[in-house]
Amino acid sequence: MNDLLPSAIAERAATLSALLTRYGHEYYVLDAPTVPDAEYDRLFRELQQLEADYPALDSDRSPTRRVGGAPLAQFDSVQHVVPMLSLGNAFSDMQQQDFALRHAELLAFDERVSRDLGVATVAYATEPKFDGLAVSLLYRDGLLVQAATRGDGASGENVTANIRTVRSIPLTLSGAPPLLEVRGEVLMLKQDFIRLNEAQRQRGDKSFANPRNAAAGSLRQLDSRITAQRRLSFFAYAIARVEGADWPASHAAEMDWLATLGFPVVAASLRPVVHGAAGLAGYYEQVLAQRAQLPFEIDGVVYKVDSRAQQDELGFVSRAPRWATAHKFPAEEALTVVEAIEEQVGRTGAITPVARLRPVFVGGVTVTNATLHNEDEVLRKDVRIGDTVIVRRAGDVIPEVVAVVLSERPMQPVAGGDLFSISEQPQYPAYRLPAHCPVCGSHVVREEGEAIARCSGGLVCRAQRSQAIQHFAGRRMMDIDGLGERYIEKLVEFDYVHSVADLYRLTLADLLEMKRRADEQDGATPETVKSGKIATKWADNLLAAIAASKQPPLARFLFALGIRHVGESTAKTLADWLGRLALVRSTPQAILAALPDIGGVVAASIAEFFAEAQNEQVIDALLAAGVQPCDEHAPAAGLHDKLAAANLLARLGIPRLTEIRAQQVTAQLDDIAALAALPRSEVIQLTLPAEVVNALADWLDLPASRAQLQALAAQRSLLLSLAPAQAVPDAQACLAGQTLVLTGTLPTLSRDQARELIEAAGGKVSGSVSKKTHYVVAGSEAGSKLDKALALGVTVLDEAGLLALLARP
DNA sequence: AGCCCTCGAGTTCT
DNA sequence: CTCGAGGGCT
Repeated sequence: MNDLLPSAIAERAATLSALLTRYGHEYYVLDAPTVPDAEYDRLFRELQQLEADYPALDSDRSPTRRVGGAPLAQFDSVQHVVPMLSLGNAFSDMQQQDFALRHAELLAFDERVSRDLGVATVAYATEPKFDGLAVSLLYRDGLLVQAATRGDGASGENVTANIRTVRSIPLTLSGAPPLLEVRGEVLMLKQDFIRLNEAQRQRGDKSFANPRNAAAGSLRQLDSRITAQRRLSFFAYAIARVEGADWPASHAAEMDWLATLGFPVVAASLRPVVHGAAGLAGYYEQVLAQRAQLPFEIDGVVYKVDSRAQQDELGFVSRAPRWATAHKFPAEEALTVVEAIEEQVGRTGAITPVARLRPVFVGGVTVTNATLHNEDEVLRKDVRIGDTVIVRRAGDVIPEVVAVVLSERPMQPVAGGDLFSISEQPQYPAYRLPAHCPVCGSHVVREEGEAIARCSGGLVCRAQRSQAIQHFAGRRMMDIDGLGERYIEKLVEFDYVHSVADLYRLTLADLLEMKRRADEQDGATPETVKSGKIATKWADNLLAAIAASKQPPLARFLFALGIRHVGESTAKTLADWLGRLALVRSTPQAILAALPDIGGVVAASIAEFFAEAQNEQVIDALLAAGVQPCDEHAPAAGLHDKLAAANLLARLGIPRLTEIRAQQVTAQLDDIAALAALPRSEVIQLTLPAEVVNALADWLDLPASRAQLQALAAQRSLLLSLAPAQAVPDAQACLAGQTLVLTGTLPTLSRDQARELIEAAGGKVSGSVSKKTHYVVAGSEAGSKLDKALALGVTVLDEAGLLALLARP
């Protein structure tokens, strides 16, 4: 070791550093090396040796840092000063889109932009949409000081050590401003990906599914020395922040500047500036045709209004800039063979045919199963065993059989009546749904006019039993953590659990025994003392989770029961209006049907469920085991007017009251004194059909309800607030009467958190966008719902917009 | 009777 | 996410 640093040594090190940086740039960025690899390696080793001999030389800007350093314990989190947004996608994701249709959508996009800008022809900067990972690189005084992944857009992971190993990313910049933050994509070139997978295979390591996964896996390595061995590439595509220099006046100029500073940017021929819709269409077609030949994978192209002044004029709509959009290529399709068609039995007994496919690689993953939805769907597409089919990953993820390639159908000769006419017939007949449940053998019933066939076995069917329990334990129902699919199936199979109530009778011994039998059955290794301890811990945790689930909100409990047609929303309606489990159990069908959004079919299903002795027993057993639904909407929850009024009316015994009817009632309650004098049957007939009146007459105690009616007179303002036109503004309920739809991933809030906030403000969260939707809250990776919102002209918010809305008085 | 809006239910792979 | 179907309004 030598602490002294002779100036000659320092000079030599600086020279080597500069040479290596230049050669590296020529090789990795310009793709035009001027020296042989051996020369580079020699200089590199010389510098490494110097740095080893003279620790004072050690510096983050040294090219030797490219080989990686000591592994990290974990990645730190980095807040993005400028959020990393993702681009909107203004184009429908239709598959059989032909040129004309694509062109029409481009026309609409271009028209909107040129209208908003008030110019005849807009100049667009274009670029391919890389299929990699977005990162943000921060340079201070020309030195790379921090690199972060996109993360959720608001904050990401600090991957500086890994990024330093990416050869084409400059560690130092010449002529750079004091502060520069650059955005770009880290990816793996196709050739590097193939080479990596060969190496992985030779070493017996797992190979990567696609270049994107390989790049992601490499970048998220805690050991940067491993990252250094993977050949990652980088392309810069934007500047996020700059201080001490002028921001270029156009996107094209920005890209040129980045190239001058030493950043790799995509070849100029792949990022032309084009004009108008025709220019965009021409670029799209050009890149689509070139796609397979490109050295890296892309999933579409990006259009950006070139002029910065025009970008500023257009501004941002919610999460996405209005001056840039992505245009994705159609989903990739692949051919494979149907090896079998099997049936799955769902929670409600629904029998779903599933195609078992010869594994095929499509859209980045290997697909082996694809749902065929129902019998009609199979027949419509005429999918048969042995068929060659076109498969794609629809929308986002779910594999779909697009069509059968009929010419590839396996045929067999048919013995005709005479020898001279030789004919063929398909080897397999058209698909028929089995007449008996593949799990329990019960009859399969398909109701008239229904698309779905069901196993009639009910809870006799093991598949239905185990899925009923899975549903019950689910996160949005009783939320029993640690009760996975595998163990539920075993608990049911070995008969430890026959109904959901049995969960609460499980003992530690039961669980351990079940686990032992399950492992045995799967041919697992013999138990060691250590795994015995782990098993005990698992069982303890599970028992604790079961115990912790004993006081669910009523709505969740009702949802958990798995009553047909009663989902999350209907369960909430029941809980809101009826308030107590005992009341839900005893409410006659006609009254159920009078609740909002509950009609004949749903009411019948609910009434049937509670009329079934077996279900009654299970509920009684749950109560006996200590399960006690609590009312989620107790006063503590901060009831706003609407809920208070609804509860009041429910207690009054007028369960059905849509908002329209509320207005009618309000109008007629003007003369409350006259109303109180009316005979019972007439009061109720104001709002309800005769059938409901009769049910009410049996159900309600008249004197009590008359007293409540009078109490209602004092509360008249509550009733008024039911009518949207007269909604009383309320600080607590600033979203009262508003419908919002969530899509994509929000930067900081989870979907559930966002929903809770909206509901606490009196808003409603719906699953689908329509003209009645007030706001769509879009995060990153938003899908078709955002497209629909844009198409319908619904206001789109990002998370910040939502929070601003909630904060508004 | 027909239309539009919601809700429920099913689904794939990592 | 998508489809099917229930519910409610015109």
